[in-house]
Parts: sequence; C-alpha cells; structure tokens
Amino acid sequence: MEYKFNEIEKKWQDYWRENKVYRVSNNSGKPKYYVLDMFPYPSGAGLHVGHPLGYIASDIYSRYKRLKGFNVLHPMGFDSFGLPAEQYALETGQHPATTTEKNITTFKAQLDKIGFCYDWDRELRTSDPQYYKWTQWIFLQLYNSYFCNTQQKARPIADLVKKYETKGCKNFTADQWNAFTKKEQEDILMNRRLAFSAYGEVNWCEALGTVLANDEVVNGVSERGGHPVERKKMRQWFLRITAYANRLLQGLETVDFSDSMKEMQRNWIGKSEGAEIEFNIKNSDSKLNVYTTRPDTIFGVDFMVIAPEHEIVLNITTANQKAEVEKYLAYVKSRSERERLAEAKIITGCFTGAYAINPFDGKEIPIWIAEYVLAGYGTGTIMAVPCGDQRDFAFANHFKIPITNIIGSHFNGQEANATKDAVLQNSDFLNGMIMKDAMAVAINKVEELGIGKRKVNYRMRDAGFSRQRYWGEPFPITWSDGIANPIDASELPLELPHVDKYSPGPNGEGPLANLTDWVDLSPNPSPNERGTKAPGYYNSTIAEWKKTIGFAKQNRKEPTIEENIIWQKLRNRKIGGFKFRRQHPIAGYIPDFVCLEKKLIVEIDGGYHNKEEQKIYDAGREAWLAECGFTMIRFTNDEVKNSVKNVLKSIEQALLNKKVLEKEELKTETNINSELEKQPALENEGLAPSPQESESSKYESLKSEGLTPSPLERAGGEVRRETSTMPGYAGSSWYFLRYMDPHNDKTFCDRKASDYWNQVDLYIGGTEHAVGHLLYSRMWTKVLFDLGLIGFDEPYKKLLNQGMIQGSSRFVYRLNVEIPFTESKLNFDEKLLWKKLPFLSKFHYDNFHLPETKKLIQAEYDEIFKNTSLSEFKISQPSPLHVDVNIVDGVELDIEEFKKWRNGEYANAEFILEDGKYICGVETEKMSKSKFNTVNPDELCDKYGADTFRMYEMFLGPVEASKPWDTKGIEGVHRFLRKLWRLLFDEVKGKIWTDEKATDTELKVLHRTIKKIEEDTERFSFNTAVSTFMICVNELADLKCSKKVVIEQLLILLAPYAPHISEELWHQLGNKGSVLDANYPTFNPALLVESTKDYPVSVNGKLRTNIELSLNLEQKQVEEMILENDIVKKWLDGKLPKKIIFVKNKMINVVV
RNA sequence: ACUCGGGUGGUGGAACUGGUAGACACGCAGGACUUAAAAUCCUGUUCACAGCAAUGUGAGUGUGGGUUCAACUCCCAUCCCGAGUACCA
Repeated sequence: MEYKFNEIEKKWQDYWRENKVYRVSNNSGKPKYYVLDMFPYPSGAGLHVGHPLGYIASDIYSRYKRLKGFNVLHPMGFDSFGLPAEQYALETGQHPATTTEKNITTFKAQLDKIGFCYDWDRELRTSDPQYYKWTQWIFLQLYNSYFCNTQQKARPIADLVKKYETKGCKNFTADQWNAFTKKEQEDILMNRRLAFSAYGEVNWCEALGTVLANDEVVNGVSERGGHPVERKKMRQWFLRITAYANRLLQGLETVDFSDSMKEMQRNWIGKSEGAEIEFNIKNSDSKLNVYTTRPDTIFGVDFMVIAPEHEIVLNITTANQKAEVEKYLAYVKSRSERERLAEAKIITGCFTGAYAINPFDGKEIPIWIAEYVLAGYGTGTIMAVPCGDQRDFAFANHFKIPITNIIGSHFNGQEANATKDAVLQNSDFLNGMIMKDAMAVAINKVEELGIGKRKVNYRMRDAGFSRQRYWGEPFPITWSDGIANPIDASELPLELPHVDKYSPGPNGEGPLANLTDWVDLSPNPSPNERGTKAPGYYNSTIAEWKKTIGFAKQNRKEPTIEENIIWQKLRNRKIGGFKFRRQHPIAGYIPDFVCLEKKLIVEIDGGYHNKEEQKIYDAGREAWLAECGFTMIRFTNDEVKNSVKNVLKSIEQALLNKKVLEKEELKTETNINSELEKQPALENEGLAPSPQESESSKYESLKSEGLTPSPLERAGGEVRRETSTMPGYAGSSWYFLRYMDPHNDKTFCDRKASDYWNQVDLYIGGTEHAVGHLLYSRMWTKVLFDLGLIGFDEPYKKLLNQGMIQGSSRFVYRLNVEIPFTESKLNFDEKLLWKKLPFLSKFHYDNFHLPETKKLIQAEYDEIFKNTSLSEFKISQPSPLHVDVNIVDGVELDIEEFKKWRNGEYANAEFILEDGKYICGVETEKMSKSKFNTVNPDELCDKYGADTFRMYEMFLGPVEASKPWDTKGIEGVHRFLRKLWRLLFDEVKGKIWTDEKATDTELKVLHRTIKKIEEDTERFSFNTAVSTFMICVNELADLKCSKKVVIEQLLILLAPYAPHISEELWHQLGNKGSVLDANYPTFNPALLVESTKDYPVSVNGKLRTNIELSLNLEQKQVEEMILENDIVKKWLDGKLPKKIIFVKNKMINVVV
C-alpha cells in the first residue's frame, strides 16, 4: 500500500472537522493551557510560506500539551481593520469590507489545508461590530478612568471629580472647581483621562488633503504622487501609556520573554533619573526648562539646543536671526522624525541669537535650534556638553562653538568622552570630585537653590490613538461646544457607516467626515449649506424640518430589538442590492425603514401603535404616503421574533413587485412636494398630527408616549461625531481575552472565563511587534486589571519570537548592447533586439569583466544577430532580472518554463549556457510578489502533503531564526515520511507489522527518541526534533523493526508534528480512538544506562585518539591507563605530563 | 544614527551548562536494482598537503586580539547582514 498523502490528509481533516475534535470547552477538570499566535492581518496576497512558521510551531506545541493532558485553547482570528484594505479601496473602489471578507476566506482555506487544530467556533474579526462593540466599550473605560498617582493604578474619573468637588487639589480649591464652567472642568479632566484628546503632530500632505502614515512618506514626499509632506499639529486621541511606564517596566520581571525582548522594551520606555533645571534667558522673561541625566556636567555646557517646534523659539529669537530661523523652521517642517534622527552625518542647526544664563556661574550660553532635538522628548531642550557627548561635540565643531573641557586629560579634543569616572575641572564647587559622586551633589544644590528639581523621565511618549482613516473602529464620542461626550454604553456598537468613496474629508479629517448625515447630529443645519428651504422629501419650513430630523436621529439611536434585527439584515444593500434607510423622514413622517429607489416602506410595530388614537394616525399616514407613491408593509414584533426569514422574504417579494424609479424622478424635490401640496391638512381631518406640525404642547404628549425629545432640546448648538477611527492596535490590544468568551453579548469577556483561562501561557510572534503591540496590550491588560474587570495584569506569560522567512530570489542576466550614437532609432530593429538578446548564465556574468569572456560572448552575439542590422553592435554589462523562483530548480533555470513565463515575453530569447545548463544568481531578500520569490504553501501541500510541509518548515532551522526559504530540501523530509510508512507497509506484501516483543536495542532506540523529542519540544527546538525522528526511523529501518509496540509509541510522539499520517497509521494499527488523545509515552531511563564510554583523549587540547573506558573509573586509574596508550605515548614524546584533566563521562586532556 | 538580533562546509543547519566542530537533511560524486525511467538501497563528501591505500599532518565556526588545560560558546575591538525606531500590521 502506497502513502497517498492527499487522500489521507483530506480524510482526516474532514473527520476532525465533522466531529469537532478541536472544540474547546471552558469547563474542564484538566489543567488549562493557552497558546496564542499573534493576530494575523489578512492581506490580499494570501499566505506565503513565511506566515505559517509560527502557526506550525504553536500547533505542534498545542497538540503536544493536549497529549500531555492539558485542556488547550489555541484559537485563530483576524485583525481585519487596517490601512492596506483602505489603500486598496482607494485604488480599485472596492469596499474594504468586501475585500477583507474575501481575503479572510482565502486565508482560512490555506490554514485549513495545513491541518491546524483551531477551534473555529471561536474565530474573531476586529472589524465585526459584535467584536468592536467591546473595543469601543473598553475605550470608554479608558476615557472614564484616570491614573491615580498615589495608588499607582487606574481609577474611575468619577472619583477624581468627587475629590475636586469636595476637596479641590493643589491647583484649585473645591469652590473654584465648582465655579468653573463645564468646558473648563472638562479640559482639566482631559489632562487626566487615560484616553484623552490633545494636539499631536502628523504627516500632513496638502496636495492629497490627508494625513499620511510614516510608511507612505518617502524622502519627505508622499509615496503616492510625490507631493510634499509637512509636520502639522492636529487634534488627536491618545492613550496615556506614560502613566504606566513604571508598571510596564516592573511587569517585565514577572514574564518569561527573551532578555533581548525585555531589553528592547526597557529601552523603549527609557526610564532615566536626573534633574530638571530652569535657565533664565538674557533680556527676556521667558525661561528654559532643561532635563538632564548629567547634572554633574553643568559647567561644561557650551550651548543649548532646543527643538525647532518648541513654542519658545519665536519669543526668544532676536531680530537679526529671525530670517534665518524662519528659513530653518521651514526646512525642518519637511523632515520626518526618522530622517531627523537618522542622518547624523549631516549636521544642521541655527542660532536664535538668544542666550541662556547658567544659574550657577551666570555664564551666557548661546541657544540654538537643531533638528536632532525633538519636541516630544523630555522638555524638548538639551544642555549641550561637547566634551562629554559625541553629537554635541560634532555640533560644536561644525558651528565652531568653543568647547569647555571639564574632564581634563579624559578629553583629547578629537572626540567626546562620555565617562563618569573623570575628576571634574573648571566646575566651580564641583571641582575635584569624581563625576559619579558629583551628580548627587549637583542635584542637591539645584534643589537647594530652588532652580530645579530631581526628576525621573521616560523616553516613551503617549500613544497616538486616532487615525484620519475610514477602515477602523469609530470612536464612541460626539463633540459639542468643544467638549467630548462619550456615547452611552447601551448604544454600542457605534457601527462604521457604509461609504462609497474613501477620499479624505475636509480639513484633514478622515473619510467619515464626508458623511454629513452621520457626522452632524446637531438639530440645526448650517444655513450656508442648506439654504432657506429644507431639502429632501418634505414640504416644510426649516424650523419644522429641524424638529423632524431631530426625532428621526433620536429614534435611530433608540431602536427596538426587533427593529435592530431587521436593520442588520437590510443595511448595506443586503436585500436585493437595494439601499434601505432607517428612520428617514419622508413627507414629514418617519418610517422605520424605507427604500427610496423602490418607494417601499417597512414598518415594525412599536408599542404605542396599539392605542386607538395611534391606529387612526397610522392609517392616515399610510394613505397619505400611498398618495405620494410609497407602498407600506407592516410587521408585528412577534412576526419578527418568530421568523426573520419570512419577514425578509416578504420584503424581497415587495421589492420585486415594484419598479425601480429613475434617478431623476427620485431626486426631484418638486416631484414629491407637488404631490404633498395636494394633501389636505391633516389636522382638519381630525387625525393625529405629524410631528413637524405639532406645537410644543403636543410635543409633550408624544414624549409621554415613549418618544424622547430631540437633541435640540437637550444640548443646543452643534453636535458632531468624532470622525477619526482607531488605529490597528486597538482591536489587537485585548483580543486574547475575547477568545476566552467570544460570543458573549453581555460583556467583553465573562470574569469566570478570564479567571479560568487566565494569562496566555505561550504567545508566538515576530520581534517586529516588540515595542508596539506588546506594550499596548500590556497596558490595556493593566487598566482592565486595575478596574477589577480581569484578575491578572500581564497578558502573556511566555513569549516565543519566530524569525522571518526571507525570500531567496533568483536572477537571470540579460546582455546589454551599446547603441551607437550615430544610429538613429529607425535604423535598427529594436523589437528583434529585445526579443533575442541573450541571457548569460551566472558564470559568464561573473566573468564578464574578463576580456576573453567578453570576446566569447561577443562572438555568440554576432552569431545570433548575423545578417541583421544589429550585428555590428558592441555588447555591454548585462543586467540582472528577477526570475520566478518556482521555475528554477535550485539554481538551474528551467528554460522551457522560462520561455512560457509572463505570457511568453521571453519565448524567443537566446541563452548562453555553462555546461549545458543555465545557472541563476541567488540573493536573499524580503519575500514579496514583485521579486517573484514567494512560494505558496498550497502548492507544496498539494505536491508533498501538509505533514511534509509542516515538518519541513520546522526542519529549516530554529523557530527564532530568520532564514531564507529554499524549497529544495523538502524532498528529504518527504522521503522520511515515506520511510516511516514503509516500516508498516511493503509495496508488494502490504501490511508487514508484527505483534512481537521489542528487543533491548529497539527499546533503546525508542526511548532515546522519547527523551529527545520531549526535551526538544519543551524547549521549542523543533528542528532538532525533526532530525531525531529521522534518526529514529533510520535506525528502526536498519534494525528491520516493524513491531507494533515500538511504532505505536513513535506515532504518538510524531502526532503533533505530522498529525495526518500519525492518525492514519494509528488507526491502521488497529487503535480505535484518535491519536490526538492517546497517552504520551513515558521515558524509561533504565533502558539507556551504559557501562563504558569511548573517551576522546586530547594532548594539549588537540584531539589525538579515543579510548574506551569503564564509567566507574576514577581519575587515578584513568591517568594510569591512558599513559599506557601508544598514541598518547607518541605525542608525549618521552616527556612527563604536567597535568591530566579528566571530566567523567566527557573527555580527557593531557597537558605537556 | 540609536536599540535588539545574527554571521559555522557548495546549501539549510547541529553542537542545550566552556569539553570529540560539521548531527540530520539538501546538493554533488560513485555504485546496486531495472530493458529503461521513477522509486528505493549502498558508499563517499570541511578545506589543504602527503600517500596506491588504510591513513597521517596542518588549518578551520565573519575579521583581529584576549581569558582558559580546553572557546562556535566567555571578554574587548572591528566588518557585514536582518528587524524595530512611535500612522504597515
């Protein structure tokens, strides 16, 4: 029987899916284990072989833990909001929701093919309203919390308000607080909220009218279009992660991350201790606050550098320097932060003309501005000590600023010396002190003189949390009179409205700002925009219209459950492709849903329709709307509850029965208005009034019937929604919690579930997330913990970093020719040239500079173009071109495939070969479609099977290491699985296994394998585990061992790595249950005990021979025995050994 | 520029705690089986020099230095490559 991997894998994947073998329960007597992969972004390019590396590792470990008796949670989902989908939408007009959906489908199919053990019932998508409802909810928790410095934790902002109201604080008394306006109070609170709004710098591109990501800015201009980009301040949301800086540092002590990862986070947080010192400025009232970690160098300050965007700059710049400073500021505006820091070789700066006064000795210090100082760091000012800081030194040198030496001989005048051990000179009261000791003295003096204070600083900045983009979570915030108002939690999710265009809104706002209906919640439209007559399907004055629209908005915000159910099915053109609107005013009425194109109204009965008076009103309304051409269908709440399907069917049928209105017919206001004019006044008929006609007293009566007054009455003034959306990391900051309880609609994650699953035990992902995602999610976890919502304050117990798989690109080399100057374009056949220009094999390319090679190639060229206008041309240096790695076998190009490649672009190409082959060049680069070096896992699974693919990915090298992909070695792994198969099945004889007892040798092989596989899996050394399997199978094959007792155990060990073949053979051997739940073999050390060892013997550290010795010998006996050895004697050459080193069970070294 | 990784045969890598450098694979070379191919199996394969050969000698883990009886492993310096640097995720 043959190893038919395709059949076997399909069979077991179907079986596992149908029997839900990967379903995970939150109730189990087993100990829990939570394995998580970093949230993937479903990119349009699909999965390439680099993605699954970590997934395979986590899958192996999950299956291993399951075999070891754990209840393992190993979920998968998608971080489906993000810029690429929006970018794609801008380019192609396809809605991000559509493309994202498509991408996820592809991703899932690809993942399933590899045979992962995900519980898909727990799948998450951050762009799903049922998910981001809780992202928004947590945002509101952040918004409504502050960091209490006394308790060092988050607390409800209400506590702070209470404190202000009763006790006041350092800056104001309780009475003062209570006298503040609402706006003043809110501004003060905004300075404490964990999610807060403030001004932040963005990359502003005037030409595109939008804010750009750093990625989209290349060399100071936009990637799209190459327009200039400048730094601009805009109102943004931030998370106050700096408040948590210290706890984020301390938390690192409690988690199992690699040292380098912890180090990166520590450096990112950048805690430093020093002093903030106040400098007066000559001839100015302004003062300069400077933070320094080296107050001991205060007398070595030769100049100050402040960030160009520091607000003080324009105040202190002298008239003389003004023009120059302005010029410099314009230059800096065009530079990105990264450029400003990275290009240290080019020194730029500008003198302001102002001088700071050294508070100790009154020395005048020139104040400069320079791009290498950023406003966001510390106070945006540094005191420059050129003898101790290399960058300051370079700056001083460049601008010829005199340098004061305070460290004597430690400074050589050629470069700065950042020592802390020098004895201070030229330093007034610090003279003679060692710098280390002088620090404390200087700080004390600063505090004593009241010119500054001791201070702990952090390099980390608060995290920007808004994006001027469409495809992200909308903020549950509205603005009125400059005050942010959180939306009530009961109104969540605030769904992302549908847009048809993705271009930016006005004034740098995101695309959402274009949806005036959505954004503008204010009852009064601005007269400029709307004219004096109300728009739409009304015949009403603006005053009346305002009221109607107010009602409509309000109703829209407070739908009944039934309405909501139907709305979810109707929105976004889900039924028949027609657009429905909710609570859209028509002719002064507000129907529940309306399709304008079809003039179809859908009503779901609310409670107040039962009243007799209301029924008459309804009937009148229906008749009146019918006159205007609207058809109305009505459903009761019960009908909706009983069968949403039937309701939708009826709606669909109703749509079919009506013709589509022409756009013109639909849009013209007069059309409807003229119909409206025909209507008799309703009041006269004795029917219930329509809202816009009612007087305020009647208004009251509606209120009493369960309708809420419009925002007009509540807020007054303009009310707008926040139009930014949240960044990519919003959804991924807490997703690990949602997996625990993914369908809960009462809370983000039930406390019982989070108490059970607790921390993620193993988190696998790349180091590229080291300082972004990992810090944010750690912070969110701490906040949720502080607020008592979860019971732990670090999300990830252990972190394993997977390396990147790079692409291994292949190159072909196309010859070039020198086209003579005199030759006009018409005189030679250019088409023919490009068609037939030969490709040079690598050897010729490498040796092209050699005259003999060139001569040879020229001859070949002449031969190819013999008798054409091209024959006289001189050849020149060939150019490398990327070629698809999939048509190259190792380095040898498949010439036939190459001729077919790219629709036969090179069908007629000529080749200059070496040894009859075309050899390609090789280079390691990022895996990307444009470099033709991507390899698709699907194809490998088809060709070799998922088990081979999984094991090969692991075999490639350590999970943590980055390495280039090369498909070439996959055959070896495949051969191994076939060899395993052949232990049980012979091509001719079929089943060949026996029930015989295992021999000692066989048991030794087995138990050595058990030991090594267990150890290797535990320490995530999957590549050596795969080798161990190979060794084991090689040895069993050598022993001709086909014994069930041995191979059965091996299959359990192998199951996490190659689940399909293991499951198949496990059943073939006659086992009933799944191998997934077998008992993991126990290692028996007694079987491996040895009595002798073949010791390596070195003389002077060089290996000379091996001697087999009993393991129970002691030093003395060993010494005697090895001195008898002929080879040792030969190397001693009659001399006496100085020393003999003997390490038991390791080695022997004779020192002469 | 800064922070963090990495550099071992023709290739991917192994050597876990300083103790036989190159496990296991790929590739390559030679052979067996076969009419042939595929598949499979066997042998060899770090480099240099010497030898018909068994084998021997020397060198060898980016480069230069150091510590040690012993260094891929620890220390110092240096070169090269990768990741991140706050709006890609």
